[in-house]
Amino acid sequence: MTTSMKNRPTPRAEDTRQRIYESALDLFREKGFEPTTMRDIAQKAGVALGGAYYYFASKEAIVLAFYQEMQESSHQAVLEALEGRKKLKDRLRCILELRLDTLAPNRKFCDALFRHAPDTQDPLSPFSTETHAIRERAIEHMRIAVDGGDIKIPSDIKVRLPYLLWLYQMGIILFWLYDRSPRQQRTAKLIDQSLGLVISLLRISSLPLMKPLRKAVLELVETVSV
Amino acid sequence: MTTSMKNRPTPRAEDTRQRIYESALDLFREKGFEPTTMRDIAQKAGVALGGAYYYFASKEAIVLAFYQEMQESSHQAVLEALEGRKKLKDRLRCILELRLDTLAPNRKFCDALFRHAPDTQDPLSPFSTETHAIRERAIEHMRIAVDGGDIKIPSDIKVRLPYLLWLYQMGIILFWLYDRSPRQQRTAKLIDQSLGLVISLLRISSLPLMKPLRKAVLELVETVSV
DNA sequence: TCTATATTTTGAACGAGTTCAATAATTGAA
DNA sequence: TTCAATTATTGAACTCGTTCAAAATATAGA
Repeated sequence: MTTSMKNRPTPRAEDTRQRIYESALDLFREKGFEPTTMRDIAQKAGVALGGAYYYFASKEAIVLAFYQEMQESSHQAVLEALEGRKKLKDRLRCILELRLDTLAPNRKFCDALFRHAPDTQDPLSPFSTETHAIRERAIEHMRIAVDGGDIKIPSDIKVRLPYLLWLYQMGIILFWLYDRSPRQQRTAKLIDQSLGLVISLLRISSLPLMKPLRKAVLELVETVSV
Repeated sequence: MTTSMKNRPTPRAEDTRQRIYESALDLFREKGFEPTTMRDIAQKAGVALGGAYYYFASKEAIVLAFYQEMQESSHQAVLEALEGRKKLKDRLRCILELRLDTLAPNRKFCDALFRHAPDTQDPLSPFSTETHAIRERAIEHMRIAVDGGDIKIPSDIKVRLPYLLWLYQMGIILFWLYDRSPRQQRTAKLIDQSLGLVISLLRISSLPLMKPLRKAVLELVETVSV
């Protein structure tokens, strides 16, 4: 009797998985998430329909795998892009643009990521415990951006700010996904204007006068994100 | 040959439609939106499966009909509830609470309303042109709340404020839908805190000092909501 | 009342995501 | 090399939303 190890994919299996994964992404990019069927994917990958489900729990799980991979592979790029930039505004912009550039070829299907977003119990929600690791990576980027920036952040909001900026980023991505204007110029405008606003608010938030407002916002954030 | 009029439902047909509608809502309330099948609904209503589709374009369209009905039937109640309340904070709270009270028995299935929310092209999105009429009703409530309130609103933001407050309301509803805390006390807390913040921000926004910030916010809103 | 037209109702069929029992291929220890 | 346990693969079958052609019923003018 052999020892029973779990999760020991043979190289061949890993190859099959990869074939399915890439066939899926190709089709998603070409036709979008919904029009692509699991049968299409299986056929393109050269496996039976059931094969796709051996490697991915669901059609949406494939998109989640993409999201995860993208998040992980971008880590280095973010660090490098931040290198040499001092102004917080530039640092934030740079993260946003890097993210949108990465997503751009996949714009057709990324909306699937937000389908179950508000349901924090859903494993595929960006707010779920299952996606905790992915989320933390992205929040960490924001923490780095803030820490290396040129704006002094009041200590009370410093802890939560990266999370809020991640939310902000998610909002921008969501807007961009459904932005039908030519070359998504509305998103570009939104980024310009919102970044300006964010920086203004951060500057103002340091004024002693703003202490109570800051506190109110923080309490609100705690209530929402416990 | 008779004149060909459209939309002339016989009393019998209207009865069938009502039976389907109410069977659907009963089942949605009991089991939630997804677990309820169109076959369940048709059976409970005593019609063939196809019958449900003669009256409703889709399963989600039934929920939309509910949303519309709720919005229309609440108009009078909102006006009455606002009667006699002077403070803007009370007026807003009163609209929020009325809405949540109305939705409460239907909490199990209202999440279906937000499923396609971000896609403004989707006819079922609360932001679509198809739902324009419903949305305008709700925004009108906010306009009334603000106009009869005790806080002076700077003229530049006055036009857009009702829309923003409607967005705020939608956010509260969304949070409430997925609030698993006992008796949704987190939502109660959120309402308290956020109302306080909204009022504070409105007060502050009148300060001459705040003019540029107000302008920045307004520009942002225009970019997002064109 | 009779009949042509319009309205309402039916249920079979389709497409797509998902499940699962059966089968094939691989592996590792004797 | 052998063979039992494990891993990988298959494809039929199920569910559910949706469509649609055909059948049943109601309506209105003659």
